[in-house]
Amino acid sequence: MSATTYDTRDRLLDTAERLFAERGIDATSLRHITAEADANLASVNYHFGSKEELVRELFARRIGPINRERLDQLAACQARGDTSLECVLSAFLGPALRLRLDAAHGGEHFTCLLGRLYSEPTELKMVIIDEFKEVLARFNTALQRALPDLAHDDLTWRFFFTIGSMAHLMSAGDLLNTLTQGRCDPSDAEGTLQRLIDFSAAGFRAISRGDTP
Amino acid sequence: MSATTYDTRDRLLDTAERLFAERGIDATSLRHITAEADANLASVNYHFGSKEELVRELFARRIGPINRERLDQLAACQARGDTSLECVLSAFLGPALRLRLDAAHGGEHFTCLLGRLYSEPTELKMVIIDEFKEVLARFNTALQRALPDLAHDDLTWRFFFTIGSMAHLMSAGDLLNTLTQGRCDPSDAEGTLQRLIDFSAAGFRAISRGDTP
DNA sequence: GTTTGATTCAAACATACGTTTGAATAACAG
DNA sequence: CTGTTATTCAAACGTATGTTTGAATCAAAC
Repeated sequence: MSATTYDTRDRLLDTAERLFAERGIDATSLRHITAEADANLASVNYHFGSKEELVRELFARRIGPINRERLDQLAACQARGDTSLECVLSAFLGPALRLRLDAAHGGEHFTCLLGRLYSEPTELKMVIIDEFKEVLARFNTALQRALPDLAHDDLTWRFFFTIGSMAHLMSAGDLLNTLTQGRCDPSDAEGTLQRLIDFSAAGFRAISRGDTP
Repeated sequence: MSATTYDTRDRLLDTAERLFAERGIDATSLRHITAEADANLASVNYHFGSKEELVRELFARRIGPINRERLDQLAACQARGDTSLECVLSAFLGPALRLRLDAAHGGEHFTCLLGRLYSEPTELKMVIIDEFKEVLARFNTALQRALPDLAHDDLTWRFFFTIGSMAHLMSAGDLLNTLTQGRCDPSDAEGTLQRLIDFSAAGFRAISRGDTP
């Protein structure tokens, strides 16, 4: 494929990513995307086959690297003998939260899309979740190793709560920034990560009243 | 207005609520709604004026009561002299999480819609957030009273994280149920509430490393 | 029973959408 | 330069959408 090919293709992906984040996938038409990307209407169908496959490709090109980075960081924790809860959480949460900073690669917009995905009733979600399952399983055992006394169900619930906080941060982080008039700024990825780790690590270590009332 | 009027109107609201939750608002057409509600296509425009106003009405009829219940429960805590963090959190989270149980009133579907709202880029969100601001402010001061030593910013962040867990539970709770093969079931509202309170209360009480590294 | 107002209904309207087509153009290989 | 392939382009296609319309139906008041 020639250089121009990649240009249009990537321009379409980047523009779509931004518009999808700003207005939602359904609410963004191919005409709108191609107009902003300075491309012809038919180019989406030429390069991707259909709008749905554009969306699929858009997620695929980002999600793979994130999950790979998560597993890499988890492996790095284990390699240096650090099995602490904080290290595991950082490996899981960090790659997603740092996405926002990756403005050079357009990650700021994708952050919002990915955070929203969890709550959307699309089929695509299930495809991505499938890819996500292995990561979840690996982190589940790592968490269990960090918290050997925590009941299995408690661990699952609390991991779910943590993912919720993370997703909310990704999809609605700008809202927090607005509501607090900039006092709380999720763009500071490392600070945000530290805060979320503090919060959820304490949550993981909580004494459970749910089981033994 | 006659009884029949209310019948069609409510049938439209209930059906729309269910379909919106299942497939998303944009992806649900008026023809689909009216067909399932055994109503004429034009009935939505007759009773509500437009699809957008149907959506608005749909949220309005549920959100008011939830926020009122939150404030009532908070007042009840204070009336009986209980200013504990757990009581405040229960007052905030309970009314939303119990919605799922309210199947008689169709709350099960609305739960999903409301949870999704936080991450959607619609204008409607801002309207609802405005209504939500007063509730947030009241709970902010109640939380601050329960945790007098916690820095203001920490409190804001952690409240945000808690809301994220709650929203995730509402919009993706079914997914948790599926992934764990029923081991973790958010339909048990009181158990879920207790778990979320345990988790986030511990998170609120965490020692903050973010500020003093 | 007639009249009045509210509600339902089938049909049509205009618009926007994703997709397809076939010609025009660009890029490259021999 | 010639032939081939990849890409762009304007135009059209079929379909689905939200909305409007005007007649038909119904319920209740007089």
